[in-house]
Formats: sequence, C-alpha cells, structure tokens
Amino acid sequence: MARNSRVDAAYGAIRRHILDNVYPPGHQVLESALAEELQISRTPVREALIRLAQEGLVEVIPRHGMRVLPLSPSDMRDIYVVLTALESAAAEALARRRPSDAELRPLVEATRDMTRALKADDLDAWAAADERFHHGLVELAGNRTLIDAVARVGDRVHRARMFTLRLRPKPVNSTREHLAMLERIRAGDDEGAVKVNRAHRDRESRELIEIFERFRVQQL
Amino acid sequence: MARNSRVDAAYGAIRRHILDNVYPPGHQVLESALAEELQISRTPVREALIRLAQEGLVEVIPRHGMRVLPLSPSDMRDIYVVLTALESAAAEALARRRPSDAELRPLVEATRDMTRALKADDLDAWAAADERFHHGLVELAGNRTLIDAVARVGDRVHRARMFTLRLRPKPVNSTREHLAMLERIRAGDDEGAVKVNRAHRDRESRELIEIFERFRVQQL
DNA sequence: GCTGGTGTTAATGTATACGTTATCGCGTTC
DNA sequence: GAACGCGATAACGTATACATTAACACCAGC
Repeated sequence: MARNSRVDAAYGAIRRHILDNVYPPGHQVLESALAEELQISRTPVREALIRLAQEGLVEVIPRHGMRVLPLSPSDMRDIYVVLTALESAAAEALARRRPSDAELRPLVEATRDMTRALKADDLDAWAAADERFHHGLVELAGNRTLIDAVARVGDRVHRARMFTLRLRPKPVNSTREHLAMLERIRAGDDEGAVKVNRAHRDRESRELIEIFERFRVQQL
Repeated sequence: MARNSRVDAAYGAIRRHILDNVYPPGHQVLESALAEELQISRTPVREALIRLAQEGLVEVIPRHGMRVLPLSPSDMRDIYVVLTALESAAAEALARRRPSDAELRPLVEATRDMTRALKADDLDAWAAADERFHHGLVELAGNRTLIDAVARVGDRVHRARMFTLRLRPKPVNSTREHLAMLERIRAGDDEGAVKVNRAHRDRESRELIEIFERFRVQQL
C-alpha cells in the first residue's frame, strides 16, 4: 500500500489508525505530532492530510492540526444515500453487461465465506467477506469513475459498520440477499438487480442508523 | 474562491485554466513552471495539484509535472453514469422532502434564464443557467456527502459540455424536461422525479457521447 | 471575582535547501 | 545505422527554515 513514498506511508498509517479506532472520532492531532510519530517531516504529513480530508475522514483545522470527523446518525443517512445510489448503478451496469460465471466467482466465494464466518461466529471475518462482495461488485462494473466515487465514501461506511458490528443482530439476511442479487445479475435483469441492492442497503442503513441513535454513538 | 491562501489561489487558477481550455487535454506543465507562473513556491502548487488529481482533472507524473487528463467517449460514459446516479438520488430525496415554493425558486429562475438565453442565442448563458439548475437541485437535497460527490465529477462534466456546446443541436428540450422535473418534485412524486431526471441525463449523455465519437475529440 | 487587554508561545503556511534518481543526449560498439 | 551504455542535468520528494498570526495565559483594572 505504501508505494515506498513517505506521503503514502503517512496516508496509510493515519487512515489505518482512524479505521481501527486508534484515533477515535473527535480525536485531534497536530501536524508536528503526526510527523514525529511517523519519523518524517511535516511536508509529507500535510500532503497525506489533504487526501484524508477530501475523503471526509478528517478535517484540517488551521491551528489545531487534524480532527477525526465524527459520524452522526444524520451523516450515516447521507452516506448511505450516496453509497446506495452508486452501488445500484454498479449493479445495473453489471447486470446489463452479462458477466461470465468466472467473473462472478469472487462474489460467489465472498458470499460463501460470509456464511462460513457466520457459522463460526467470526464477525470480523464476516465483515471482511461482506466488504469483499460489495467491493467486487463495483469493480466488476468496470467504471473507473464509479469505483473512485465509491472508494471515497467507502472508508466512512467501513467505520460505521465497525462501530455497529457487535451491536446489531446477527446479519443472517445478507447472504440470501447477496445470492438474490447474483441471480438477478446472471439473468441480466438490471432492474431486478437494482431493486435487490437498494433493498439490501436500505435495510442495512435503517439498522445501522437505529443503532447509532439508540446507543448515541459519540457525536462529539 | 481563493480564501487568500496560496494553495487555494493555485488551485483556482489551474482549475480555471483547465476548464477554460487554456490548458487543453494532454497539456503538461512542470511544478516549477506553475510555481513561476503563479509567482509562488512549489509547496502550495503541489498541494493544489493533489486536490486537482483527486478530482480527476489532472494526473501527476513523477518527472513530468502534471498532465491535464483527456476525456474519451468512454470516460464520458462512465462519468455520466455516476452523475446520473447521484443526481437522481438528489431528485428523489428532494421530492420526498416536499420543498416549499420559495426553496424551488432558484430552480424556476434558472430554467427561465435558460429559455431567455436560448431565445437570445447565447449558448454560454444557457450553459451557465443549466448548471445553476442542476447544482441547485443537488444543493436543495441537503445531503452534504452527495453535494461533495457531485462536485467531484462536476468539473469533468463541465469540460465535456463546454467542448460540445457549439457542436450539438440547440438544447430545446432541456427547458421542458426541467419543468417536468420541478412539477414532479412539487407533487412529492419521488419516483417520477427520478424517472424524468434519468431520462434527461441519459438523453444528454447519448448526445454528448455521439458528438465526442463523431468529432473524435482530442483523446491524446 | 470577573473582564478586558496585552504579550508570549507555538502551529501553521510558505519558501527554500538538498539529496536522489529518472531522463535525455552523446558517444561507442556491433 | 541502430542499439546500448554512461554521464550530466534537472525534476521531484522531502527536510528544514522562517514569518505570520491565532490562541492562551497572565495581569491589571473595575
């Protein structure tokens, strides 16, 4: 990931800290502190922060370094609207394109891994496999702009899902919905694929937002 | 726009040069050349370039400075898929929210200005009013993430439209389609609003791509 | 005790310095 | 004549230096 450039290293390290909740929402760190921690100068740190800020993970406040942005229920709602719109476009494009079984294989495998992880009660593995499915779906649509757009909201979705992973009921429906989506895609039924995907994401969105509100996840 | 910071100034200046086609697709400039032109050091130039690169306007090539990205017909297709998905989500959210007439006023006025500009044969004014309409539509949806996501593809759409502005038939249908969309939104008919918007953008997309292919717009 | 002003501090924004390394020209060889 | 190698050049990536200015604490006055 770190293409042996200090900027990429800084970007990757800070991003991981945020995603792993080492830097929780609201956390503030000065540019100089980051630089010292990473043993590099402020220049690459600043350049990494610009990217992170554009992805909505942090905010750069003039005299206070960066601040990890909190996720409010309302942010969640907004993010899921965008994610659903983009992913549905991907499902539509993919169904229209009639991909081969070989192409769809990674999605099938990801879904199978989800089932396995669920049986083994390994929620982290389940989440990883689920992300593989959704990521693969977008990749297969073959639209670079779309992939980039999803990537830009992807990290924030990831954060939200991680927060709620152990607070929500066991995700037993996802597997079935994924299989239904694959079936619609295989059939070349773009409208059907979109419908299934929207239902899938809308349900998930409602669940997560409800949990966010119930547990009043730190909004700071 | 230039919040009196040199980074913002550089960002704005370079971006304008690209959008105004002063830097045409494929154009390459070294960081040092940009810095000299703008009478600033390379540091703020680099930070501006990171933003421009993330928006897909330029590409930073290690020893060759930045390169203005060309727009191929296939890029166009991809961009319009994303734009249509996002804007349709905005239209849907807006219709659901049942905005007041006062809120919709800017959209009505933009549409009126389009008609006027068309009568006066002022294509630039028409394009500006059209962009005001679409921008206003997304703004009114009130979803910050959505606004940002649209903004990120917006500049590339702008470039494509400018290239084709004088090559395409007079955009006489747009006004009617905008009015139809406003009507659906006023009626709170989210599905209808989405349908009209999709049709609107899909038609436009087909027109632009056809022109791109016909005139073999510089792909470099 | 509280409020307002002032001085110090320190974090940033930008410039500049510097080492690394890709690129390009030139000469040599096959 | 073409291809390869080598060295000079220069562009970049990063570090460092520096001026600016906001934040904070402290003190005086009310």
